[in-house]
Formats: sequence, structure tokens, C-alpha cells
Amino acid sequence: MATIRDVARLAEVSVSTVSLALSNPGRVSPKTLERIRDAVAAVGYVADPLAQSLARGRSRMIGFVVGNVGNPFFGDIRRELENYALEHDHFVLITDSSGKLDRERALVEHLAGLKVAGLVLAPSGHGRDYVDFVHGLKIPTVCFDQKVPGIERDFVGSDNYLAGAMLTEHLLQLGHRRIAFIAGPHHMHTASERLRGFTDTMASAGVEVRPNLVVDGQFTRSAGYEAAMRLLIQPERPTAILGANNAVALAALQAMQELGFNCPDDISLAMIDDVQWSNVITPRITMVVQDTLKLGGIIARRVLHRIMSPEGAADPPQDFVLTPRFVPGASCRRI
Amino acid sequence: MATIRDVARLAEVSVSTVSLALSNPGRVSPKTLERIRDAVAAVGYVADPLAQSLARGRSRMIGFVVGNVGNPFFGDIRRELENYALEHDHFVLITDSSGKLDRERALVEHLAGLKVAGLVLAPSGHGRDYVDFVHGLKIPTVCFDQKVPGIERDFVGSDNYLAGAMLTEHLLQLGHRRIAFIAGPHHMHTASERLRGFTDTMASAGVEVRPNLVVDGQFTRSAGYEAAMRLLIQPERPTAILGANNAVALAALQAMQELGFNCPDDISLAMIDDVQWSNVITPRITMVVQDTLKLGGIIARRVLHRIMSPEGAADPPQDFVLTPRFVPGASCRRI
DNA sequence: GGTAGCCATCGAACCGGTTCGATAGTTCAG
DNA sequence: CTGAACTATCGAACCGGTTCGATGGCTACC
Repeated sequence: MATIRDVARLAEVSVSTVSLALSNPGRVSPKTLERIRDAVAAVGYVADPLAQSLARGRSRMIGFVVGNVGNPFFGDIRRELENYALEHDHFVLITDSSGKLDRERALVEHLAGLKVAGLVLAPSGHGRDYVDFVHGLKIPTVCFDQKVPGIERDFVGSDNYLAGAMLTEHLLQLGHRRIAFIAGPHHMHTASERLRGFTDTMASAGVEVRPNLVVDGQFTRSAGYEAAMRLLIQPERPTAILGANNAVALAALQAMQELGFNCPDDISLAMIDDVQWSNVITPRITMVVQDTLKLGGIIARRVLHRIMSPEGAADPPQDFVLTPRFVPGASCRRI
Repeated sequence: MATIRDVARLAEVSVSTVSLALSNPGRVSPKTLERIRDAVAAVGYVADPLAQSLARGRSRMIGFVVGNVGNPFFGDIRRELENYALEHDHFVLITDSSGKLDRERALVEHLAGLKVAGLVLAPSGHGRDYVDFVHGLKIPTVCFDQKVPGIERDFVGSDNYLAGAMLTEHLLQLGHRRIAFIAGPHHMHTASERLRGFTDTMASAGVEVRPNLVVDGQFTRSAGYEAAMRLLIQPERPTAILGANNAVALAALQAMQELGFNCPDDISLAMIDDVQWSNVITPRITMVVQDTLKLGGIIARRVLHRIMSPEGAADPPQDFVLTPRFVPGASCRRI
């Protein structure tokens, strides 16, 4: 592997001139520049990113930290970020915290050690400690999905209150009154907002929400399955189930199928967020989806803006909240 | 951030002794070792991974390169690798080539520049150039999923011939004769092996394979959908469709649903590889699945073995081929 | 008692770049 | 013709570690 000294020797200039020529071509005489460029081509020189990062104190990499890279929601955003970053000569390091707080922390610290230029983070923590931790990072950071109160960082996400409200309203208009809600972890902003959208809308319609029809599904498949089972074995079963995310809703569908209930004839179902193969799932689930491509685009532009422009770095943190979209399916019946 | 010189100053030893003490505690006197350890704790010293990698010429990171990190097959393997790597103090860098050859190459080169200790690669290329490229990497590498002929590297994968043969045999035993096959890219080893398993088994049973019933689905959803459509609009429709992977098979299911065909009453369907929500897809698809956890375990152990032990580095390349498992569903009817 | 051998520690060079103050050489105004 | 201002280039220090040959003190053997 050729080093910068090989280039310098061949071009008969000093090492510092080569470095200058490559990072700031305008400040070197045309003649010298040409000699250096020829030499670079001749020895096939490529700067060592490690050495560059060490010397500069920062790399051209962007850390991407989410709870589950397999989730298509994160996948779309990742793809947008990767493409945009690549156009601007940056490289995305993907990491997966499995939703575990300590793992996330270790990952972020590792990325900070790698001196990443920026960080795109779907937070899985909350509370004072966590806020302090994120705040202590001297790295341009864009948070998304989970809005963590107190974190003074850019945030990009969807209107989760509205998402919960839209589906609730839809079910109410179809005549449902006994609507169950499978919630996510209460400390997660998305989860609490979606729940709030549900309860508020029910209240506005003057419909009582029975406490035993609001169950916790932890946003996971297994907990969602158990929660759904608890709902389905009640004597007064709900006529509709609203899943706060894709995992709990599909777990509920599975539970229904296993117990012999037909959806939507026996029980209606609606969910927030799509899954990859939703259009071969029978029935097509009625849902509210986020505009992942747009979210990804905003995230990408925002983080690279902060990284690359001096005024961008100084920009005060800003929130970007998108309106989710209602996608009708065949899983909700009029009663 | 504290540096090694801060530690040296506080412990009143030289920098080189600190370095020695941390990397090889046995070669430093107990007294000195203790002073150094106290100093490390006092200043909160953590070695800069970048500087270490630069000096050592290699990092403690493992590059993971696949075509689609959203695919649960890769997800399971990634998780196994991450856990095992973490236990051995290594860190996995995930990258996604989107199945594009040039992108994969750029990623691998970037990882090489980062001086990764090892590489876990699901190749998406083939041919002389590609083999030379991979061969030129002076990095412990484990390839998986795609067996590329000529690459002298460890390989971990499943018996794809058998996978194709098992499902074909199953359909034959149910009485099917007009069986269609939606294939993958012919240059991919998994695709060609699965197809070979199909044609061989058909031939052994003395059943003719009509050329127009073998279509190319490129292993993608969109191409699979088109291929399925071509099959379904033929006057002599197949009685069963065998999808060479999950994407083309589910795309076929979608096409059937859209054209009003019932599965399995009108047409049976079987596929190779699972998807995340397969058990809420109606009908439950009959399939052959790979033991992803085991594959991931083998991959993880193999690459870390090569990285960490001197004899491991010298081991000749080896192939590990696992037997896939038949998972009956409700998508294949006796005729 | 002299010296061979070992052990703990150190200094210096190195990994491959960046950065900044210093130094010539050139241009231009007075 | 002098000196200020600017330009092109360079040397040295630095980023934060690792590595290896050198050094000096100590034990042990003859």
C-alpha cells in the first residue's frame, strides 16, 4: 500500500504539500498540483482512513444505531441515509442494539471511539441518566422515531398521537364500541402517544374505555401474543383490537387464528406500521403507516448538514414531525 | 480524554511500560502493574481504538457484508455473530450492499481500509474478477450462503440441492406433475443448486419438465411477481409452484390472490426459506428452512478462530454444509 | 569475585496522515 | 530601490498508540 511519503518522493515535494494539495487543491500551484496528481495515480495512492481519522480527530463515517435492523421501518430509513451519505462521500456504520439499553450505550461509545462524524440514533432509553449520556456526546446527532423528553437534539418522527387517533376514529365510525388496545412500553414516547390518541378519541366520542381492554404488548411479538390471548379469553371479548405497532397486531392475528376466531367477521383488527409482506397476509390489515422514505430523507439531510456546514453545526435542535397515512385494508368490519 | 501518556506520568513509568502492562500484564512486575492499574482507573483511561488499529495494522472489528440486512435469514446470522464476537471483545460492523456488486466491492474495500480483523461475507458476485478480488484481501474471511467456485475461503451454507429436491419430492408424492419452478439468478450457486435439485428429482420420477414452467424470478419480489404472472396466465397452468426463495414464492402468492386463484385449492405453493411473519400468512406455506442459528454459530466461531489463534489463521479453507429442514404447511394439496 | 544470563524498564522509531508556523521567493506600491 | 504583502512550499510537531533493541540491576553459577 502506497503512503503519502511515496507520493511526495515521486512528485519531489514535501509530505505536507501533498497533504495540502489533496485536501485543498486551490492553495497549491497548478504545476505542482499536476505533478502530485500524476504521482498519486502512478503509485495508486489512497489515503488511509484510519490515519486520517486519528490526525483529524474525526472520520467520514456516520453511526446508525437502531433496536432492530430487520424492521423494515428502520430498513427504509437506513437505505435513504446510506444513499445520501454515499453521495456526500460518507459511509454508514450500521449497528443493532436489540433494543437493549446497555448494548446501545456500548455501541454508541464504540462509535464515538471511532470518531464518527455523525450519529443517527433511534433511542431506546429514557430518563435523566440517558439524557445526560446522549448530551455528553460531542457528536452531531439526529434522533428519530422515539422522542425523548429533555434531549436537546434534532428529532425526526411521525405524529403518533394522530396515528392512534385515526385508527380509533375509523373503528368508532364502523360502529365498534368495545375496542381493545395492545399498547407498547409506557416509557416509550411513541407508545404513550399512540395510547393517548386512542383514549382521547374514545373519550371525545363518549365511549368508555374498560381498563381490562388496554393491555401491554411491549411492542414485541411474544408479549403481544400473550396480551392478545388475555383479551381473547375474556367473557366479553372486544369487537375490535387496535395494535400499537405491527408486531403486537400480527401477534394478535396469530392468536385469533389459533383460537379459531375469524378476522374481521368475529373481531376487527387495525395496526400502526406496516410489515414487509403485509399484502399476502389475509385479511389485509387496516393500518396507519409512516412515510419512511421521507423520514429517511430528512434524517439524512439533517445529519449531513450538521456535519458538513459550519452554520449547520451551530443550528439549534429542531423537531420534524410528519403526518402518518391511513391505509385501508380488509380487517375491519362494520357492526 | 485521557491518553496513555497521562497514565504513564501518573504511574511514573514510561509510556512503553504502560502499553506493555496493558497488553501483556505478565511481563511487568506486580508492583508496577498495580501502580499502572491504579493510574488507569484514576484518569479513566480507555485506549483509543483508532490509534491502536493504526499502530497494530488491524482493528478489533469484524466486517459483515450482506445483500439485505432486512432479510431475517441474515438477521439471525448477524445476531449470532454479534453475540459471539462481543464475548471475545470484538465488534461487528454491519454493511448492506443491496445486492449490488459494485457497492459490495466498495464496502469491502472500505472495511479493509478500516483494517478489520475479519470479514464475514455473503458474496453477491462471481467470475474470475470477483474471485481475484476476494482473494486479494489479506483478511481472514468466511463466506456464507453463496458458494462461489474458485474462492479459496471458508464457506458455510446449506445443502441447496437437497432443499430443491425435498420440496419437489413432496409435490410429486402429492400427485402433482405440472410443477412450475420460479428460479433465482442462474449465476448464483444457491439458485442453480435449488433448480438442479428440482430438475433432477423430476427426471428421476420420470416427469417431464416443460421449459415454459421454469421461469426466472431473480430472487426478488418484483421479478418474482412478474414471473408468477407469466405462469398463471398460461392456458395450461401449473398445479403447483415451487419458489426458489421466500421472495419469489410470496410474490407468487400475491399474484395468485390478485388473479382470484385459491391456494392450495387451485394451485399449490412451496418455498425455500422462511419469512418473519409466515405463520400469519394464509395458507401457511410449506417450506424448507435453513438452520440459521447453527449457521451463524459456525460462522462466528470460524471467523474468530481464524482471527485469534495462530494455527487458525493457517487452517486450510473448509466447507460447512448443513442439511435444511422440511416444514409442512397448508399450501400443498393432494391431487 | 568475575561474568553469563535474565528480568524489568526505557527510549526511540514507527503507523500514516494533518496542521501550523517558518521560510524563501515574487509582486507591487511608494 | 526598499520594504510590505502575498504566495508556494517546507519542516517539525502532533494525533495516540505499538514494538523492538538497548540498558542497567540483580541473581546464579563457576
